[in-house]
Amino acid sequence: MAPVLVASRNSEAVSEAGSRQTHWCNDLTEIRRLPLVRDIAPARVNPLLREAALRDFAANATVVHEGRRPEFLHIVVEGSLEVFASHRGRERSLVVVGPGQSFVVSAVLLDRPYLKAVRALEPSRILMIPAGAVRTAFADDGGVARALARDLALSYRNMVKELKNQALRSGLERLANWLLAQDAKTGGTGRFDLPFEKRALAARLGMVPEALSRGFAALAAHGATVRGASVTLHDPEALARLAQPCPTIDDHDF
Amino acid sequence: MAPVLVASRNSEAVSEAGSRQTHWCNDLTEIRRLPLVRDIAPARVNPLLREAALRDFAANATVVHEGRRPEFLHIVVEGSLEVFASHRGRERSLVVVGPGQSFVVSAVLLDRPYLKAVRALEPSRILMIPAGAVRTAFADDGGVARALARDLALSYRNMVKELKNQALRSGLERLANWLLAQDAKTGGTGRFDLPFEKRALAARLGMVPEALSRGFAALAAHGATVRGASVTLHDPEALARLAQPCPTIDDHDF
DNA sequence: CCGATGAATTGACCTGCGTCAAGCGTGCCC
DNA sequence: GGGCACGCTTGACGCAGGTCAATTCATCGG
Repeated sequence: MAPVLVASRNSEAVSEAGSRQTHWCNDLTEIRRLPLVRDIAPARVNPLLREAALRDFAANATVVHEGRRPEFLHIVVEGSLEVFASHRGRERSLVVVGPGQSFVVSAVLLDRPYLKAVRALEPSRILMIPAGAVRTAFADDGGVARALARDLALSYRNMVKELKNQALRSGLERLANWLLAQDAKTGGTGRFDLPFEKRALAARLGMVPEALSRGFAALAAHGATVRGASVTLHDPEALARLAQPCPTIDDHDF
Repeated sequence: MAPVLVASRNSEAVSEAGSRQTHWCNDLTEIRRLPLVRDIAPARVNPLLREAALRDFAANATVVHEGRRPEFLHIVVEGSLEVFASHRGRERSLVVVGPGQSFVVSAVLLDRPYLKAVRALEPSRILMIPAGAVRTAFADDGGVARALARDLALSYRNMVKELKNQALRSGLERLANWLLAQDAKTGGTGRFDLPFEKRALAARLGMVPEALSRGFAALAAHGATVRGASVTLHDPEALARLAQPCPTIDDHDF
């Protein structure tokens, strides 16, 4: 029997979060390919998926609130979201999660309040599995426990890398490294377009839009120029000398 | 048959790290009470302990090096150690681990290089379990997988709290919060002695010794004074108004 | 008691980066 | 075309916190 994804009935929570619902999922094959899901035996994952919901969130919608009790395990299917923490007015972006990545796994496993909040950076689709079902499967099945442990370990390392990036590099260095990575991702031609607004890029790099602007200006002396959204790296070596990319920070599967 | 802890034979690694060895363990009961260990069934934990070693490290000795492949899972038995990352001369303390806490679990599980280094802040004793044995037990036994997952989840949350403390508070606020926590830990009398050198406290709070000095000076206006190693909080409310302690940062089992 | 070593303090200075506020540019709608 | 809104840029400024250097304090061996 094929598992069916059902939508959450909690309509006021849904509207509050600015999200729309998807009442079932047409391409379960895509879901099954998600990293956490594909590591769990089909016999185990089907009942979990039967209880899960797929939900769409608008850009800027808050998906989880700091301090609340976990109700769902979240896995990003499409889009990207910002994990951030705030305290006394200040706010800090911790990490950006994209398709295939999960979040709030540790809070769900331990059944303790969220320590951080998550908001959508763009319209995003998220697979949400009820926390209780996850904890039951974790307790009953070694395979689920292993899959969750692996996922936790990866998230942990991701977070450490992001933290090193933020704490050990200047804003200019973070920008330079991001440009190099983006160029590599788009074929290494030395020319590419920014995939989103500069304000969003600034947030992702943990700086204020003004700082990004000055950063781009400063990079002209290091072999990179920007006009509008189009970036040209006319001297990648010079840029790399400034950026000093490093596997223990930048390689996403190291 | 009682398990016996055997010492590592890797003598040059030992001298290099400035550590001394303990060839067997007299009080296995203490070991069995360690958080990670006590969550694993005795039948499973005994073979692991038989392969494990207990090692003493001198203050300032480096226990794990960034970039190296993991050889052991580490659990602190006594002392305290600083987990830190460095890059291009800069260095950043991430978290301080104490008795009962493990470290480098994620690297061991995934068999990937350490992302961070660890050094002893004071003479410390560490239980070291060979990485291969840990991975085997993880793969074979659901209970081990669950215990490791729980441990990972706790470490993750610890790290997030520490990160929020660092990123969202000023040096002065971190100091104020630490003083309040330390006072609570020593009975809430409003008077206590610093348990280690100020330079070590500064490192733990993520600041330079000079900044700590100025911090103490500034706290006189907020109900706290220091003379030598002895601290007096003569107005805890005023200090708390400045510190604004918060469970999602400061409560270690929230 | 003396000198020496290393910790702690204090002051002067600098830098990165956030804030505020004022100019630009481009697209859109009436 | 004339606005106007919004994103981006640029300049002036301030502050937290780091660096460097000089001074004081504390401990300890001779």
